[in-house]
Amino acid sequence: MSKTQINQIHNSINRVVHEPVRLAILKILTSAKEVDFNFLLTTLGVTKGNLATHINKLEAAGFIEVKKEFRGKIPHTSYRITKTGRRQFQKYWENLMGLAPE
Amino acid sequence: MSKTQINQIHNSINRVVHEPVRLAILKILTSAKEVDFNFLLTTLGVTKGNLATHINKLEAAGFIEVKKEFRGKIPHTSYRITKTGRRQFQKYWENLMGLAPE
DNA sequence: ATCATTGGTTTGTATCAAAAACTGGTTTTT
DNA sequence: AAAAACCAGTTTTTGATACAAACCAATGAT
Repeated sequence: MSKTQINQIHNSINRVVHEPVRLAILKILTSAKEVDFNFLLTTLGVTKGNLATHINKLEAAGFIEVKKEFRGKIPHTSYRITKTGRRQFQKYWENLMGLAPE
Repeated sequence: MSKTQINQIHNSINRVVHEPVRLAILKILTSAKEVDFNFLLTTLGVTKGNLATHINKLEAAGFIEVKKEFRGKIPHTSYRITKTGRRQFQKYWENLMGLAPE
């Protein structure tokens, strides 16, 4: 593997995806067409503030879409992965595998 | 995949390894028994300060060993991956793959 | 003599993950 | 009916840390 190849690989890692909590969120969203805040909260075992910021990042990047509604009187937020999100998640893994051991 | 499984996975990601530049360093060191500072510098295309700090992290974690010698009158530093480093690199990938798409 | 190169270290900055604190309610308890 | 506790998040703060710039001490090239 050449120098320029190695360089191109580690520079190609998308930082929005390359964060364990966000990787886990994307992984979940690729298989579960829609999940809500509380599901992610309990599944990931992170704090609410932490989860909210990760979600914001993913939304800002256009990787997930956020739906806010009222269920009775209680607000409810749910998330889906977008086409872009799915594509970028896939692409991230393709790039990353270039750094895996043989 | 269960909630506790997802939680355990994203919490198991070793942050020392999980950094693109350090991933690239470890990748190189798994195939090239010994490399020097300048090789890494040109291969990775990072600044010297940046490279030095990444190397320090890897050394502090016991993942690489650093050999300093004089070649004639010129100092020369080279690096090898340790047993621990190799094992942790492998383990990191096993954990990480739990977050890859199906 | 001086300019570039090697092989770094030190210092400064800007980003960002994570937690804590806060908000605007609703439900429950007393 | 008031207070306490809970829900579903958002905003703010803090602590790390990735990264680059500047520096340094020595050697080698012109």
